[in-house]
This record gives sequence, C-alpha cells and structure tokens, in this order.
Amino acid sequence: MREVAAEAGVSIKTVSNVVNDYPHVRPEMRARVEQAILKLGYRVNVTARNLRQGRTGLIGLAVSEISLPYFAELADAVIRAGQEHGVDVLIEQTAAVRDREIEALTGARRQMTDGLIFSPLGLGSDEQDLLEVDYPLVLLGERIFDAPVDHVTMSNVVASRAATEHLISLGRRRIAVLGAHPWEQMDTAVLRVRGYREALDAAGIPFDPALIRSVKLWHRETGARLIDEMVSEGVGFDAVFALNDALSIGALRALYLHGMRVPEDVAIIGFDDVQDAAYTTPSLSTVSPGTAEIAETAVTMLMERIAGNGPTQPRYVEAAFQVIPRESTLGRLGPA
Amino acid sequence: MREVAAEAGVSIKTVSNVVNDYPHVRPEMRARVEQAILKLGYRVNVTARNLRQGRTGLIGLAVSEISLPYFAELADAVIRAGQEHGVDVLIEQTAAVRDREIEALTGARRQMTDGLIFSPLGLGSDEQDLLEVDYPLVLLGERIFDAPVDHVTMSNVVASRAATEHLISLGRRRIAVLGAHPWEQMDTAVLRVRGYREALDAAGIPFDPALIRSVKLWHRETGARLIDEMVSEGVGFDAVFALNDALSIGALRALYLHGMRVPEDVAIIGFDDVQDAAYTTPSLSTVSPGTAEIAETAVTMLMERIAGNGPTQPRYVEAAFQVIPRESTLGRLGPA
DNA sequence: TTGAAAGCGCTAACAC
DNA sequence: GTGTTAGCGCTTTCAA
Repeated sequence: MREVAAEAGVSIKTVSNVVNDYPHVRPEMRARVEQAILKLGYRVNVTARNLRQGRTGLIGLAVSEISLPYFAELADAVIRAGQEHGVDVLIEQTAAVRDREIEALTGARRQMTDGLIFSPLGLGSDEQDLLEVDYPLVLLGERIFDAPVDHVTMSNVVASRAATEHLISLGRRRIAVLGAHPWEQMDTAVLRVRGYREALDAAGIPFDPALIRSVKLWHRETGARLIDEMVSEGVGFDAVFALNDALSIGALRALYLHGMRVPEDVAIIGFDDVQDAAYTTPSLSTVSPGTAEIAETAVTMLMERIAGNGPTQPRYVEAAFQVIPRESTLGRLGPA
Repeated sequence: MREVAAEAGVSIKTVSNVVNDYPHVRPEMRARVEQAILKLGYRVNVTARNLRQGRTGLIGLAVSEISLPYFAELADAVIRAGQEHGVDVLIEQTAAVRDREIEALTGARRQMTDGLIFSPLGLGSDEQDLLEVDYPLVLLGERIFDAPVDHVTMSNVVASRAATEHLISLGRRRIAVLGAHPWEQMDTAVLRVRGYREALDAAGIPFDPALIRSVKLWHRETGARLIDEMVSEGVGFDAVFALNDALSIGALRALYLHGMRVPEDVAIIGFDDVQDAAYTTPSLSTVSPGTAEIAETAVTMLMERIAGNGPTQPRYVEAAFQVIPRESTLGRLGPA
C-alpha cells in the first residue's frame, strides 16, 4: 500500500480510501490511485485488515457430517448465502458427539470466525449454559434450549403431522416411526414423533409403542437395521414414517431385501427432500423443509448480530415446509 | 498478551515463548506464565499471529458443488486430513464454470489461504498458464495440464478398463457409456472412455459410436436424460458404464421408468463408490477411487509445499482403485 | 534464558 | 478532500 501511495504520489490514507470506496475522494485522485494499483498489481492484505478491524470475514458452520446429503445441501446453501453477505464459511464436523460440539462452541476456531451457525445434536437440553457464548451465534433446529439465542428451524410438529396424515389418507393404519429419541426430553425427533401422534389421535388410530423405533443417528444403515428388527420381531406395519431421508433410503433398501413391496405392502415417507429422494426406486415421498430459506435466514440473522444491529430479544423463525408425495406412497407415477 | 506478561511479572516475549512451546524456558517461568494465562483466560489472537507470520492456517478446496455426494465425501476427507496437519479448510464452489474456476484460482480468497486443492472441470487443457500461480497448489485429477503442478488422481484408464471388463465378463456386448466429453482433448471423461475402448478392443468387441453418450455435467438428471435419449433413438444396449455414480443413479431411475430390468435386461456400473451406491435398488456396482487416500495425499503434498520442503519437480500420484460388484451387475444378492 | 523494540499491513482519529 | 500518526496483537531480531 505504501508503494502504491508512492507510485500515485498520494498518501497511504488516500489509497486506503480508494480501496474501501470511501465516497469523498476526488475522481482524479481515485483514477491515479487505481492506475497505480493496476500497475503494481496491488491487493489489500486481508489479514492486516482483519487484525485492525477485529473481524475475519469468516463464519463457522458446525454440523455433524458434511457427507450426509442433507448437511451437504445445507452447507451449499449457507455458502451461497454467505457469499451474498460477503463472508466465507468454515465448515466443522462434530459427528453429533457432545465433546466435539463443545469444541466447536469453544475451541480455537471460534477465534478465526466472526460468528457461528450451529446444528446441535449431541448436546443435552440441560446444557444450555454452554450456549451462552460471547460471540454471535445462530442455532439450527428447535428451541430446545432456554438460552437466549437466535433459532432457525422448521415447523417440525406440523410438518410431521402432515406427513403422517398423508399416510393415513392413503388408508394406512399401522404406521411405524423410524429414528425416535425416547431418551430425549426435547429435540427434533421428539417433536416429529409428537406430530405423528397428533395425526394418529385426530384420526382415531390407536398408538402402538411397538411401532416407534429408536436410533440416535439418522443414517442409511440405521434405517435398514430398524426395518430388520421390526421384521424379525414380527411387528406388522403397512407404512413407515422415517424421521429423515437417510433413514428412509435405508428402510427402502431393507424392505426390498425382505421382499416387501413399496408402496403396495408398505408405504414410506421421509423428511428433508434431499436430491436423492427423487431418484430412488420407487421415488421417495418426503417433506421439504425449506433448506435454502433456513440457510438464508440463519446467515442474515448472524450477520445482523455480527454488525451489532439485531434486536435485543433472541429470535425464533420457522421456515415453510411442504409435503412432497412421490411413488413410495402413491405408487408408480409412470415415465418422467 | 501484555496483561498476561504483567500478571506473570515477565516480558511479553516470555509469554510468546511459552505459548509457542519454545524449548528454552525455565520450568518455573513457564509455570508462572501458564498460571497467568489460566487466570486471565488468555487466548492467542490468531489473526495477529497470521499477520506476523504471513500464514493463515487455512487451505482452500475448490470443487464444483459440495452437494454432489462425491464432493461432499471428498470434502469430508480433506477436512479430516487437514485436521491432522493443523489446518482448516475453506470450501469454494465453482459449479464447473470456467470463470468461477479462474476466480477460485486468482480471487481474493487466495489471500486468506496458505494454499489450494483444486479440482478443475471447466478449464480447458490449453489454459495451463492460469495454473502457474504464486502460491502452493495441488490439482485433483489427471495431469491434463502441462503446468508444473502437483497432481493427485486415480488410475482412470486402468480403472475404467477394469469396470468395462467386469461387464464383458458377464457376457455383455452392447455397453453404453454415459458422460463422455468428445469435445475435450484430455480430461477425466476422455481417459475413462479410453479405458472402455481398451477393454472392448481386448475382447474383440466392435466399437459403436452410438453407444457413447455425451454430457458435460455428471448429475443424476443428465444420467436419466441420456438413457431417455438412447431409448427414444432406438439404440439397443445390454449394459451401461456411467462415468460417475450420479449418472448411474439417474440412469437406474430412467431404466426403471422405461420398464427395463437391472441387471437382467441392462447391467450397470458406475464410478466413485459414493455411499448411496450401496443403498439403491438394485445396489450399484461401481469403482471405488480411494477418495480418502486422494484427500490425504493431496493435503500432505500441499502442506509440504507450504512449508517449502517439497521436491523441485512437480509430483504425480495415482491412488489405488477397486471394482465393487453389486446387484446392478450381479443380480439380487439376497438379504444383507 | 529473557527483555526491549521494531514492524507485519492496514484503518481510525484527528489535523490540516 | 487529504495527510499524519498511532496502534490492532503478535513474532522476531538483537542485545543483555
């Protein structure tokens, strides 16, 4: 910058002004400086600017695993939203393990970022004090904590009630749930099971605990395993509500291996509307949670907090959802 | 740091020495400083350190789209490998568009990172001069450029020859290829098609250009579209070699919609061994490209370049591959 | 083995 | 409108 100033015959401050688009610079000066910048191939040193401004231009995104399609798609959306706001995104993987989530919340990386978007899965709902951090934070998921933190989520109860109602409207009565967390007091799984029960109650369908299958991690393989268990236990069911699409993809595979036809014998609906859900055989009915909207909202909120002009009160936003019926509940839809 | 020095009654330099594990510090001093650090809750300011050292502790990873399962899994592996080396990973999406790849190569973000791992897809093989950059760079993919840059890839020709031979060994003769790039002089697609032709030639199977289906982007939907095209053109085929798994997942779906049985009527094999490939119906035969090995090698090479202790010559490494036969070529394998 | 002082490249405050 | 100066928090000479 000093060299540029010398080349242009102005002070270092003027160069800074030009680089930062400070309005009160004479066009002539500006032109001269820009010339010099071009000639010398000058580029501002971001690190120095950050040091001076106490900002890094980076925000963190902490999720369990980026290789899970839902989080990959979320990361994509967050990176795009960040771009709009002029920040880059540093992704951290927690594997949904409590200690690694705490590390994400308190570790050295928090110093490299101006704020964090965090999807907590391993933290207990009694550990809210961990969320009282001294940097801007936005949580993804239901307000399971009492901590005064911004939350962005979707209407889990209403959405899963709608998904269950879709199955009921098709005449299904024995609807299994995959991925429940009965050991949790409050989390996404709990809320989605609540929506399921509401739908059952409204339709006058008796609740059978044997149909509620629990597993902590919502992966393809655990979805398959839960189906295997039900089959070997001899639990009868004519529909499956998987609490996310990875579970439902695993379930689909297991049902096929057990010779059960989808949807003739068993209808199945998932949650998340990952891209793969449209390409399974049969294609997967699911709930679209408005991932892009969630990402944009979260980034916008975080940027407001970073700029220091958010409201005093923590905010709570629910993105719109949509039930997407496909072949796994409706049957063969014919050539695309 | 100044406060810590004051608290411990030592100079700021001693604090720095302690923080950086400089060996020649008297245990007594060290203890006193550590006490003060604990008491004051001090943490080094990474930005300041970076400014001083000219390092950022960040490496870039530029891929087309993180929401494509292969790149999501690659990113996962690179983040893990980076962790081993004490660096974080900044992911950039180029959408395989030339201008965005150039932006990734030359943009402002290159200033926030110490080096870049880059998977070029949009750049022409005649634009090697763009790769003559002044920072550490490792390319993912074949050495399609003459630029003196480290490359990490897999044995595309040999691997796709092996995949094709697998189909041939099953008695298939009319093997379609999905995702060719006939307009390219040299890229991954060209190499994989070369392996295909080698296998055909070795088996004495005539080459039919009508079976080579071209599409730039290897997505699920383009895979489906290519199958649709072949069917509507009346091109007969008894096997499909999709140049990646996304294409093969799309193809699988399209074949189903056209009422063609897999593998009875059409066997199909993909490339990448993404996690989903094991969960489709039927499960997808594919080629495992050693993604973890590629990621680790690339990060290690990059870190060597950053440290300035790599060889003068550019390196070229090929990861080991493995053909993974599943139901889409072998037929129903029975319950897991 | 430790301390003092300079300076990484930039922006903010203030003076001109 | 533009220049001067101080200093962000750290590491790195160099001297003690």
